[in-house]
Amino acid sequence: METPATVFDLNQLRRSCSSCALYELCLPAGIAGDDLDRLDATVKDKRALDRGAMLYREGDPFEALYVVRSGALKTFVQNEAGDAQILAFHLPGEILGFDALASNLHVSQAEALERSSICELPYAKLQQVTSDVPALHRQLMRVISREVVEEHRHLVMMGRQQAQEQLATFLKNLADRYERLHRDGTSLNLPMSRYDIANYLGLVVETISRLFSRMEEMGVLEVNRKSVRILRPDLLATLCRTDAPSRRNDVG
Amino acid sequence: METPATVFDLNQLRRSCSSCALYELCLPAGIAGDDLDRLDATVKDKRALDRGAMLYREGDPFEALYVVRSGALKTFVQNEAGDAQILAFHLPGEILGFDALASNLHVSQAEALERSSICELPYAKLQQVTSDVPALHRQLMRVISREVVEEHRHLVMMGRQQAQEQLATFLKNLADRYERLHRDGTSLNLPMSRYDIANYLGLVVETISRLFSRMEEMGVLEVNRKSVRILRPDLLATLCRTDAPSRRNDVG
DNA sequence: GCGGTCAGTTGACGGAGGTCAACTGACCAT
DNA sequence: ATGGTCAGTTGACCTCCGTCAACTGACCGC
Repeated sequence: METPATVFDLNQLRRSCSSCALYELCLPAGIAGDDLDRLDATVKDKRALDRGAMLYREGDPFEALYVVRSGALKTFVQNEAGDAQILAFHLPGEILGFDALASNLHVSQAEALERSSICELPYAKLQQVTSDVPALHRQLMRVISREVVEEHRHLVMMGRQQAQEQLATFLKNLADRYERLHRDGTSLNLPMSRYDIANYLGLVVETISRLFSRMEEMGVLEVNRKSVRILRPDLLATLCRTDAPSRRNDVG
Repeated sequence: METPATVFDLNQLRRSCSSCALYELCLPAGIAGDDLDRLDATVKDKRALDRGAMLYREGDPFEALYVVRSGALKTFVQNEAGDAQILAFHLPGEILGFDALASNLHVSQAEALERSSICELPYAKLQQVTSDVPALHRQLMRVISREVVEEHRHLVMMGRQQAQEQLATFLKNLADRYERLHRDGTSLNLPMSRYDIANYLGLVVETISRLFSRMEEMGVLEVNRKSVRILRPDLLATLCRTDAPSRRNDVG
């Protein structure tokens, strides 16, 4: 195969939802035929974001929703002192920007953790399509609802789990999401720093560091900087479980 | 005014969004005229829920969204051990049930904290109206987005704040929401137990108890069982602020 | 190579908040 | 009234995890 053809194919890939590798994971899931073409037409490509680059900032006007095509991002809120709380990490196929629907302003910020490419869905155009395509409307609601459910998971982790359970749950969740992307879920290459993980879980970086060491001693993980190999997925799964019924509170 | 007329008026009130006291806070905000009538027609009344009664359970099929008309509810998720994490408390005008949009099953549970009455919005009927009324569609998205933003607040509270800051923030938030309902925001009558508050904040009941006592000693509150009077709103506001830059992590 | 910087690790120590236990006082059924 | 139950309070103790500090090793520009 000659080089020009390959380049052309790549460009095609970059513009067509139907041929995108993330097809079933992304917004178009469940959309077909003409409707998919119409959705396709609303998608604007966004040039790649370098590590550290911001996709949107707090206070930015709401213009679009964004889909991660490759790479990874974090979203976070910041208080006036500059103190941040990371809300989520976003992998390929995941959609960002729903925070701005309420007030037409972004109330959180999104930053690339590594070089990433993004599909942009201008909301005005998206609305035109959704009003004609009820299936897309439902799908969009479903995606926001997934975000709500995902935040429930985050809340449970923070509110009910001990530090080690939190980190185990975090790693397992990441592994599951990588597997959905047809990547190896046992050999992770973490796009985020230890600081980011600590912040996300409401802990400090030293605690994360100690926990990685401890889980390595236990034979659960093999850790080398950003690379984490899960040697014992079964053990990792048990570490996620809160065995001490501490902070117990079955519903009264 | 004779009794029969009064009763009739009350029944009218119970069925008309446009004359409901929660009008501007509820889903219909920003909807007018014919469109409001059409929305109105989809609203089914739900008989009152007694304290402790469940509005929906985990695994229930998704049938409707619900608006609190009076009273208060809590929503929570439960793990297999029966351990619960409270996700939110819901006051009049607030909408519940979005968790089920993703999978058509409820993944959380909703329970009345006191005798409450509920408006039910059957989702099938609601969808018909939203597909004809784009403004309602946008409004619905906005309401879900508010839920996402509200969960961000909860995450920041849990992840970045100390116990006393958390409780202060919790009380201030409750006071603000009561004021939006045109109720006195300085004299709260907590619908939830100390256990519920502790669970919501990821703490234990003893800590909540001690904090109430401490804030009473400081002259910020006057506490008597479920009744909390805010004596010094200014001090309460300062207690919400994280002054020790602990767990610090400005964005890297 | 060499020094600077910064992410990450490890140890020693302390404190915020969890645990356990005892007590008080509403509230309720008999 | 009386006893039982359960929400809430308070104290004594302990532990998990945060704090502080020192160190290691990538990585990078010179």
